[in-house]
Amino acid sequence: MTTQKKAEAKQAFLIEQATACLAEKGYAHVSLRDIAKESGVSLGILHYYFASKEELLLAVISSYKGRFMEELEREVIAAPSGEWSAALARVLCRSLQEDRKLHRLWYDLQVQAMYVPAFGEQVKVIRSRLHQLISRMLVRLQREEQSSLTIDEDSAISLIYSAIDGFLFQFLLDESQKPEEAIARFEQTFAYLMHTLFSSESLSPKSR
Amino acid sequence: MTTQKKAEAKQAFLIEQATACLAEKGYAHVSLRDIAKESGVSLGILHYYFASKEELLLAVISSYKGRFMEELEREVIAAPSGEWSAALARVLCRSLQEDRKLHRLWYDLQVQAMYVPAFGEQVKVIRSRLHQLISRMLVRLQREEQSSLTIDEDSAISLIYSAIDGFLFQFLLDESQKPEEAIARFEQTFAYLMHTLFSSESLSPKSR
DNA sequence: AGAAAAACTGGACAGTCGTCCAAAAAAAAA
DNA sequence: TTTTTTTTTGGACGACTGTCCAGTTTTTCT
Repeated sequence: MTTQKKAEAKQAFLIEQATACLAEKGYAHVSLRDIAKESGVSLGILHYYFASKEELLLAVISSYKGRFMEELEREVIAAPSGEWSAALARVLCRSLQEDRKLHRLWYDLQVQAMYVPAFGEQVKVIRSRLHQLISRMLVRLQREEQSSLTIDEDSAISLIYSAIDGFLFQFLLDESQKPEEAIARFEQTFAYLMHTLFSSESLSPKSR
Repeated sequence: MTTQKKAEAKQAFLIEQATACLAEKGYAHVSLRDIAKESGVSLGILHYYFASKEELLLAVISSYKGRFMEELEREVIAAPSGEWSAALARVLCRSLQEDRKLHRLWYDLQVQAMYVPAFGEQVKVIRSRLHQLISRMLVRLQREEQSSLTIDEDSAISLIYSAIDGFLFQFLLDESQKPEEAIARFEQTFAYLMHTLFSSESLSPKSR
């Protein structure tokens, strides 16, 4: 049984290295030889542990967001009542600084999923997990403030998700490369965004 | 002079064909041979009119959004006072249906711009044009409703832009492939998004 | 008409790609 | 130890890539 464990460990190692390589060069420009060289193994090894390039990349997609998503869920759910918005901002900020290239990869893979159907399903899994996180926050907010939505919950979740996601995407696109200023600006604007989304959107009794 | 005009015309034709090919296969999987075959010309012609693949792709980026952007600016600016939000939704809806693959390509190119610096500048040009459009709408809204922003204007523009952009991105990612239902849902949710952004965001005198 | 320039062709070129495999090396089992 | 089994290697294979060019055809000009 040690043999199987060892195989899985090596597989996990290769996935990790492939993720780093992919985050550095992007899907369009990465090759199996890059990954092999970066991992310090020969080319044939990759085909020994993964039947094809596509299988390796699928393994990357379904595993590389694990740590981040777990941290996100843990931090946000564990945050005190009115402060999970700030908690969310804090986690995002830290992660955007430390793992910027990983987040860039996330959008790269999402785009590729629009062309390669096999990627689409794996991406869908992660996105639905993020949707669930937002859903949980929404439910909690409604319970705490006894408010009701003016649109159906699915639309609200989809809206909040896309607003946050779009905001992160724009942040990554700005290669201002001034960490201090950009991050500060991100934190401020993000707080405002969350405030806007979760105050007017969830309880506004306005017309229309 | 006819010679130069003809050359430019053919160049434009090749760019158009390349755009279609790129929209179909995506940046990562398109080749010059694909483009040549689709255009009905030989491979050498591409190198005759464009020094390199990168130069051709740059020409694609800087030209393919032209028509859409002009239509957008025309429709939105020409819309009656309180209805430009609906006008925006209408244009986006129609374009999302007819030129879905072109919009998919737009996100593909934005992502590639994060890896290839040469693309970054061209993408930046288009994005700043879209920002200007939003800026114009914001200014108009402030004048009409005599409201003031609670955050600086740049942040507001960036926020609105990313919200819309993220929303479009999520729409493209949903390959529900049910045009009627998905589009209807998009139109409804988009209207709500615009309402939220432009009412609570621009004039709310709330604290914080 | 002939001469000069532009447009176009088909293929060669040097690489790189993903895939695959026979054989060597290492590890585990006997 | 010897015998299996697992792991690893280095390279070969054909297909594909962007680039480039010696000719050929077409157009334009004198």
